[in-house]
Amino acid sequence: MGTVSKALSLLSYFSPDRSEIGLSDLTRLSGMNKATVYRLMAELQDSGFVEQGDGDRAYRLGPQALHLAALREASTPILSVSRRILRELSDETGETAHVSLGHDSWVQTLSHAYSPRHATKVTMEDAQTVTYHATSSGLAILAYADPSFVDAVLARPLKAHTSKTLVDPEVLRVKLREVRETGISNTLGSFELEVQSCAVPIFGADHKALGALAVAAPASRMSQAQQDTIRAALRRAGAALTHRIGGSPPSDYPQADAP
Amino acid sequence: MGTVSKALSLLSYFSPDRSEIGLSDLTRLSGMNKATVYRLMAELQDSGFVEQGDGDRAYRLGPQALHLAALREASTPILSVSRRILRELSDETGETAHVSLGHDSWVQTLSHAYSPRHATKVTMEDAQTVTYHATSSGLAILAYADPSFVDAVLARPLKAHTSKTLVDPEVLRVKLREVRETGISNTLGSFELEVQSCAVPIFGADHKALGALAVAAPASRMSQAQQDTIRAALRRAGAALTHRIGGSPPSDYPQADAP
DNA sequence: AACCAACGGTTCAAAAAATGAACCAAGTAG
DNA sequence: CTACTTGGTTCATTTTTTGAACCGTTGGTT
Repeated sequence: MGTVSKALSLLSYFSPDRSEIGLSDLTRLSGMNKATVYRLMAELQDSGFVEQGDGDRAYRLGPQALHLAALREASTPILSVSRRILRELSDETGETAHVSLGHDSWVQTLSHAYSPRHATKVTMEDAQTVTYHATSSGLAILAYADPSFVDAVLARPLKAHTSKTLVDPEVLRVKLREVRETGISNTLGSFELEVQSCAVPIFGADHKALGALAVAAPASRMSQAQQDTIRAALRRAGAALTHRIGGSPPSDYPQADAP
Repeated sequence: MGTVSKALSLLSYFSPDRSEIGLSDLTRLSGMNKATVYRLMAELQDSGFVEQGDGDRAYRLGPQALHLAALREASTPILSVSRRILRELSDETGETAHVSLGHDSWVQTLSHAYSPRHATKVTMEDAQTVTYHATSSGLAILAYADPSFVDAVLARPLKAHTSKTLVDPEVLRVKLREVRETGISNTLGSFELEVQSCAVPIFGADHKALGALAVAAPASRMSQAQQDTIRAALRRAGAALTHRIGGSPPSDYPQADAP
């Protein structure tokens, strides 16, 4: 592992719950030497990727993160475009809509929209990292990922988040085939009990899934009619988002006009 | 300059105009050895900060940028909060509003909002980098920055973007004192001719300016009444944004009830 | 006050990493 | 066919990183 990777891996210890980390904490978390962490963080700070608090000298993510994101958005405007789409999606379905990106070994939630229709709803946090195998978004992405990538994900130990989480690689492969038949993934209680979730993949210019658009609802509210509404809305929204970021689905992706 | 800084500096060659860069181009731009650039980019790619195109193998910024930004936003929601504030600001003034962040040696525009009121307006691009000395946003930030930082910025060669750009450090220091008296900076044609711009600083928890909120308008439309409207709106918007991101102005910052 | 632990930060010989000139292979324009 | 470009790779040399130990401060306990 090169020095650069080591430095960047330090950034991964930041999370919504842990937005500030001191030098000693970071040393413990990373298992690296304190001097090493110090120097690496100093370099990240010089580049604006982290900044230091004033009172305590804890590190937090710096403004350079926003700069890079703005730059990425200028060429692939997935965030700004998805915001409107999420709004519409949650209005239309009356449930929580969210968009996620697929990473090497996890899925990150990026943005979400709530509907005011119901008092009880599935709540989300942005910038969370979740697993591939236990979420509808993750399965939607996996279903349209490189086979070698699927192998890599399924080869790792798969955590059972709930009693309903699928953890058998072979069972998951069957599930992925099912997803490919409809173009929509569906999970019930596999990440959190009592939450049903549907997702469609978002495709990049290379016809591969780079993320997913999902709607999550309390299982108790998921009638067949509601399911149909959500799936239809998701199909439309997914196609729109894929198109707007300059992507295109693979030729075998089921069209919206399917039964 | 450490390896990490070198790697991260490669990211700075990306811009709105140049969202994809090939290995050879990057080698030329950075002046580093090709093998070095290759290895550094490979590491950045492993960490998800850049990704490679499929056809040509040009590099572009990766999804990790969005992840970091979402994380930063979770603790310091300057982007999401400013979006609404920019909207209101441009509605209220009928002109282009934008928010910028101060960096070590430049100012980056982050987000903007247009008003539909006039057909001619100042147009912007997000994620642009501009200079401190020639923009109202830059001056607003400098006026409330550490003296040592001001010295560093003014010690560099100052480019004259137009015939009206102030480039004399001493003249600029006088200008900064004027800004501190009112709490609002004002430029006329110093970055682009025929553009007048006003800006207020945004403060962090440390009472130092981390960015600025600005309104830019064609100089021809800038009556005294319009100026007053803009300055009042900016004052309110700046205070609101500073407050919403958990910051607070220094004790000597002029209050909104000033004449 | 004295003590102690934990904090951020620093030092320097030892160890590991980055470096860069040269080199492939593949594509392409003349 | 040749000449020149591209992305990618190799390996001896050099440069950087590394980590145990060490400072100076801070904040809590006895």
